[in-house]
Amino acid sequence: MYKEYKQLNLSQTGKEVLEFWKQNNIFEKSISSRSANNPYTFYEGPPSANGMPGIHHVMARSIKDIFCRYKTLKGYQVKRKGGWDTHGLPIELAVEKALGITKDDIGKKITVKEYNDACRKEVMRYTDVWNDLTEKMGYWVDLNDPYITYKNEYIESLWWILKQLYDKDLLYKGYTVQPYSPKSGTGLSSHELNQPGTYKMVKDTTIVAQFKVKRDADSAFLFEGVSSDVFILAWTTTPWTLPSNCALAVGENINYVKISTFNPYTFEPVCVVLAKDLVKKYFKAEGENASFEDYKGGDKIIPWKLEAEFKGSQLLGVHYEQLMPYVTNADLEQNAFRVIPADFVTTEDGTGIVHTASIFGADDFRACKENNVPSVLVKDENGKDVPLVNKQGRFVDEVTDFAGYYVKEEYYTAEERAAEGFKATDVLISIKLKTENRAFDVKKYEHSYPHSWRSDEPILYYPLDSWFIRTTAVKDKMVALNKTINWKPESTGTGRFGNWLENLVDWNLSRSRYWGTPLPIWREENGGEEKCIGSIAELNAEIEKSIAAGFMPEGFTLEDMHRPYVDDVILTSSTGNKMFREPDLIDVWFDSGAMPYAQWHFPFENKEEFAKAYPADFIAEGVDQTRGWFFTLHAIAVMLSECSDEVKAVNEKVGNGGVAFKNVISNGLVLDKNGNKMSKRLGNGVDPFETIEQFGADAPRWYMISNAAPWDNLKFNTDGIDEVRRKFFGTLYNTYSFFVLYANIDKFTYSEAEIEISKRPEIDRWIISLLNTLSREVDGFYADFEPTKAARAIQEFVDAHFSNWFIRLSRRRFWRSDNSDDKLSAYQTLYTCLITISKLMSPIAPFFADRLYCDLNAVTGKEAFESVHLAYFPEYHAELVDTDLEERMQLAQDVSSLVLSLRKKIGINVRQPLSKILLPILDKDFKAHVEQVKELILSETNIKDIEYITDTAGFIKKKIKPNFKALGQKVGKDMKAVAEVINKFTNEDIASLEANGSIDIEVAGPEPLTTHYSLLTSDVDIIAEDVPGWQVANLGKLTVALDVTITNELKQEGISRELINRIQNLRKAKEFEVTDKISVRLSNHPYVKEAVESNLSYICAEILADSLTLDSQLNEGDKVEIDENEILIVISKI
RNA sequence: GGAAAUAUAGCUCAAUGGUUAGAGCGGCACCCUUAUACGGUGUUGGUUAAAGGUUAAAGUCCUUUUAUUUCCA
Repeated sequence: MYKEYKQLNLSQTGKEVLEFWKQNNIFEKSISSRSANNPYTFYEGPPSANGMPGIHHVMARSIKDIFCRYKTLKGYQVKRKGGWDTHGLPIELAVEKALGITKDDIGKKITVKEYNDACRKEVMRYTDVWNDLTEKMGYWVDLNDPYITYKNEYIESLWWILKQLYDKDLLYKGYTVQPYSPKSGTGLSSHELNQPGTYKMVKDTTIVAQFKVKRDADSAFLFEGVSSDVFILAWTTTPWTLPSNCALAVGENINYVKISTFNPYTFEPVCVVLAKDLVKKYFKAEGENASFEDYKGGDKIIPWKLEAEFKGSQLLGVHYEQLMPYVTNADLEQNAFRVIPADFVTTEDGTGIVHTASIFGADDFRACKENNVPSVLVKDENGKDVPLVNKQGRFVDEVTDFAGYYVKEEYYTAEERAAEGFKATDVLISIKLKTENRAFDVKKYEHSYPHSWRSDEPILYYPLDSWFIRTTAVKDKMVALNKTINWKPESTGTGRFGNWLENLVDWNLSRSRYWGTPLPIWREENGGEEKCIGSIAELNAEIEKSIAAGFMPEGFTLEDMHRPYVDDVILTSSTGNKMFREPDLIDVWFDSGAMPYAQWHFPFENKEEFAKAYPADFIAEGVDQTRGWFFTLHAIAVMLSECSDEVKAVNEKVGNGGVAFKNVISNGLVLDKNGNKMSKRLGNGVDPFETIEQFGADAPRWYMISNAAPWDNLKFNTDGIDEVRRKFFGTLYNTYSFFVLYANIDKFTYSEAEIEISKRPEIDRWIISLLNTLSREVDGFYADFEPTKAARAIQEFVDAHFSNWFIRLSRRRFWRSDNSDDKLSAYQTLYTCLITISKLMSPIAPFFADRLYCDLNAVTGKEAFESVHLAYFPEYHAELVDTDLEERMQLAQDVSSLVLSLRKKIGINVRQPLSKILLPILDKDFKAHVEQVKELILSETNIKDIEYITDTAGFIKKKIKPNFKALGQKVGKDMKAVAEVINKFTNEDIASLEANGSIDIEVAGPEPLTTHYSLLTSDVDIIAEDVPGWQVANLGKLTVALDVTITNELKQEGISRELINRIQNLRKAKEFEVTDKISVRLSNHPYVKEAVESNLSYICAEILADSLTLDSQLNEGDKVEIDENEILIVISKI
């Protein structure tokens, strides 16, 4: 017996199937049953288990799961090693929050060891929740032996990679201006800067400052004709960088002007220089050439006069007085405080002259370096040159007026900011400059500015020592190899990723933190000698030397490669000096990008496993990983393909040009139903556990995959899941229930010999043909990483063809009590469809598909697999696909649909039989096609016969239309004229064309020419538009005419059908079994009398009645109504 | 400031440059059903974001603009 269910419960099904998988190790078997020599490699992008998973994780992991399951069906062995990303700032911040400390407290209130121990615990905090989700959503990944990035083995592999890079001079130390978060005490990588919410609109105090020009040979031209001081105007959104100003940058080709006017704050006469394009921004038109004598301080209109105009190149070399002279020296006086050229200067905003503080801007830094402008620096307690702003973001003591002040208002506590008289440092600087006649304009300005993505405060651009990977050295190869990667969607690969590679800069690897992979580089204190360590063995050997030199205690062993332990290691240089580890950690993105190697502890172990699993055939993550994981995987792979012999050898062996992955899906975001981002703050997130508990995992998976392509953003709406449940799973479940209902009655176990497909009825061959077409399509879609198209194709098949045509029209075949070949054929066909669908859908809906497969297979034992996930993808049998048949069936569906629409139009319902329909013959195959599906049409529409007519007598009114596609190529520019001629065709013209197969027409060409064309029947569409006197409907070229005459005989049959319907409804209402025989008595009402008498045996057969009697005395039973006549019916089981 | 994606019915999505832009959901009406929570037939609903251009022909190709989103600076 096939299992029967009361109702569809996907949640329950999911739980049971999950238990079944667990009990029987189905996942393990799905790997072990496939040959290791036929691997398909998938890399799991490691999640960080320090936060709760969201519904978007279900989306991302469904995509991964689908293709792994698909490839398993296709016979590949798909190992999927799980992994955990365990390092990084989010974990540090979570720990700091939990312990109530800040970065400053590390090493003071709490030791580095205690801190790191806390991180180690924190990082796996939600592991159980994650594992739970992984299971419940049906994501198959190996959780028993995951790679964990904090393990010594993992770190050792990272060290090995770094050493490979170091040895090829791809790892170097440099000094750059970087985004820096004073609160976190660390630089931020560009990956971190692109976290969502980093850039925010802020209102900053901005100053247009006046830089006083020094009068000398270079600047003499500026003083011609003016008696006041001359100032260069420069705009800044970061007034706190003004004390560090060291140059002014201009565009060499920009036009500048000199203007005489008054300072709006001090009212002193001044002469200012700015870009010509920006004059109108600072000077009112009314003030131009207004009287200088009449000006009084405070007047709304300030007079101004254009004095001279010149190119930016003329300003080069002009010196000016230091604006805020807190710190200076001979070098600065000599080489700084002058005008330099820069290509980034524009006249879009500001003054067209850029205030340049070399150490607080990346562009500034570069421009100053190119022009040999020294920076404004002070010595710290160790005599080291440091900026005027310290690492906490406060001014140093040398900036006397503002010593100890935070440069950004946001760095103060809320209480401090709320205090009476509190003013932001930028404002204080403005006030000072205003009183000194050094400020020309002070305004609030709203712009987007990067913020530290967790501490939520504005970052500073700040000079830091850093270690870099020279990714620019392999840029060309990275670009070239990227073109060999199959990106879904393509635009992410060529656009977002491709552009990023084109503009590649060196990878800043350093992080000043505590919980992460330490940089394996030791240096002499004077920076002389340097050593990069590539393995634990190598380090131990060095430690031995160091112990011998007396730098380290006897018996020292390094248990844990993290800080602080690794910092205890002091090595010896060749000259016998101490070497200390560079204190930086490396970017966590390096951890994840190195997972192809480090997950196997390559090259120290598992060389074979690595060679078999490199590169990945497939990876998938969110589009936000484009510059994250996708980039680091690619960068490391390309670099190792250049500089590691070990990796080179593997690449050669497996024929890899140097990529880490061959196919990649970058999926979009999951938004809430209104298209807003899901966030904790808005509380619009969807809990994946609740969703799965309610719907099971299949429906959400199917919904997410079928609704939008993975790379489009998904508007997640629970109503959509419910729709999928009802429409797709509900329908499929019902097809199964239908099958089971009759298969159990008839004891169908597929034990009979297979009926040859060619011997099965039309409708069976049709659905088998469609099924094969579907298998091939779905196979192609999965292979192309188009899961959405696969899901939609399956859904369309199940809903439109399988359930609502094949089964609907086949129902009667199952009701018959004899065991004919036709019935057997129906069973076999239905079964084949169900089992094939279960396989096709199994990658997307793994639970329900397996239940369906197992329930069917448990009875028939047709296949030897205990789960659909151990089975193989349905094979495509080209010989079973009959496109002719598919077209015929389409014809049957179309004709039926037209007849039903005509019935609707004239108000004759389907239970009323009609005598015939009339089909105008379109072409010679048409009649033969229809004849083959005639019975289907007749029974579906309740019509007695089909007649065909050919238009011999001009009886049918025809319509002709140009076939634009065919004609377009033939007549090109004359299309319009030709179409006009065709539309004017008379019935005779059409008849002539049909008779002869062609007709000559002429259209007016360029005067006085005319052009002749010979029209073929293939150049036009001719349809029979109307059959006068009949009810007619059209669909495309198809036309149907309906005979609406109801003879008495038809009327009686119609009444019989109504009666049958009422009795069937009663059977159902009384919950009779479909096999129960009944006897029936009903009122001897004149309306039904004749119908019953003349169709008695037909009626009895339909309702499984042994007897049907008309009883004039009947006064009991159920009251039913037929055409407004009330009739009593008594039915009883025999 | 730069790059990319998207924009089609109230909602979710289709539409190899080809006639009158289609489905599903939702709403309304009627109907069918011895599998159905399904379905059928109608009906409701569109200036294909806007403006230009290319073409005999544009939702589709090009340009510009706008909006949303993402990424980078």
